[in-house]
Amino acid sequence: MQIYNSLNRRKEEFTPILPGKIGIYACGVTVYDLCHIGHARSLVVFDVIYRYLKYRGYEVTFVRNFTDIDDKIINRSNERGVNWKALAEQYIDEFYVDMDKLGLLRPSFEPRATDHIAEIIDLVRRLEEKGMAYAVDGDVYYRLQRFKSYGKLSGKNIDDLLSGARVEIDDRKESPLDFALWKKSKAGEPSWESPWGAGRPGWHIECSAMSQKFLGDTFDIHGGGKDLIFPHHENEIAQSEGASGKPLANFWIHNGFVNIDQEKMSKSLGNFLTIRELLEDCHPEVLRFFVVSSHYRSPIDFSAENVAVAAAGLERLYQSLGRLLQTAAGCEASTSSMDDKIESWRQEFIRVMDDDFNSAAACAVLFDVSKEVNRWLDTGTAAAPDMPEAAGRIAQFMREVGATLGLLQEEPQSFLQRGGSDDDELDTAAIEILIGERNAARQERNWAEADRIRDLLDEKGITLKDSADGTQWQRKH
RNA sequence: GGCGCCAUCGCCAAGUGGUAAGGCAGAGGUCUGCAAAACCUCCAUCUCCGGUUCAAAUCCGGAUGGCGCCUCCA
Repeated sequence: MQIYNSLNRRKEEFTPILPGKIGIYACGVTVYDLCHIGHARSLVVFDVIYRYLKYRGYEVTFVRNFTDIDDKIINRSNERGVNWKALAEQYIDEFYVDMDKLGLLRPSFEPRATDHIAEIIDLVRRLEEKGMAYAVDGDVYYRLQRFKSYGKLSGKNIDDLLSGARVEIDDRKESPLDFALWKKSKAGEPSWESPWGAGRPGWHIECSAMSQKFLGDTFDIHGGGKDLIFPHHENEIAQSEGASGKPLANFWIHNGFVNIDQEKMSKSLGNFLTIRELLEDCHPEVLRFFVVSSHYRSPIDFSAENVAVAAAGLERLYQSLGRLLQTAAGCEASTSSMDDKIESWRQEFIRVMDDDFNSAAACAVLFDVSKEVNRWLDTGTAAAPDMPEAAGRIAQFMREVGATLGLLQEEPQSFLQRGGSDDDELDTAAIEILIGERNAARQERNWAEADRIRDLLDEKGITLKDSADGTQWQRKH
């Protein structure tokens, strides 16, 4: 398997430290607000990587943390006059609501910073003992000059950083680049007892402490959004490697950004879109498909048009899956005349996903399957003597591949009829009644009336499909 | 100022040395009362300029145009 390693800026052959086992740590969210679609992309990307590694037979230990203590949480809780802990808990709950809608698998461990204060203190103390950290008035800073390979992940060097430093000057620090490992707490702020007095962890130290606890000094993959490369991941490396003297992670994976209408998503631009808002009129699986349709390292541009493209593609896939399921009619065979074909698709899927998780190419495999299946189904029973068995096997395969991307697990009819939003004007019963009326009109060859009803439904986002078996309907996504 | 990334059909998007996957949209056709879905056919020489090579979208150099990081950020 080839994986692009941010550490060396090239694709490299991936070999796990322990055969058959993989340890992966992905930086999670700071819980002070609802998640936005940038989080959604990162979450989906690592969910797909997790699913795919398991699909390939690895025993995967996937760790994703919650940052539940930090400046932003404290500020927000002060603004709202609520307890910081309660605020964090609230947004962890909200996080799970979004996560479940997006169909994300739960990681093996989801550690929280505040549950690992002892480990954090221990790590800071070790750094201090090694002379890689120093305490000043209850704060503890990392002594950057002592870590010679600083900047290896982000491609920066200490001198450049020093000359272009925009960091505020703090006389108590030996170097402006030194960063806080432990912060003395001000009155009224959450704090924990430590050898340096009452305080709380700095931003980066929790990940070093928790990854070490769950995955050891050196593990296989560390990931997160591109924006975390500097300074977060760089500092994690300094902390962990400074303490252990061993590499933190063999592979570093970073996903690209999400833009909105070709602009960087940011609060100041006012184009921030939360997952919650988006899901009001976008089916969660469409969002997922949108993410999976691009390579994880490319930037993606979020726009109504691009989401519509994703929706149309997903509909096509579900359309084929629906036809297969219908043809199979519940038949669950263990072999069929199409098995060789299925195996060749499977191999192609694995080939492209083994190449740096090329999910966009994997989607193309699904479209190939869809194309061939439709063609095959159109030719009728002449195509294969064991049509139901073969159809069932192909459907199974689509679900198998779909599952590793987190797609195609819904019943096709329910996906196609659900549409994009939750507040559809017409309920199922009303639609069925109108279809009944239209079919009565069609019986009388009253095409004008039949078309009037169809147009009316069309305006409400309902599309009709007449067939020998009756009239089917779908909602547009 | 420092570091780095990207530029493929109207839109989305693969392809990393051998002569351009796929989806959406569009055109024509089959099917249909008409549609929808599906199928068939058609629809790009890869921003530009040099270079390396028998051969380049793919490698090198340059230009232009986007973008990111260097401060909290997925």
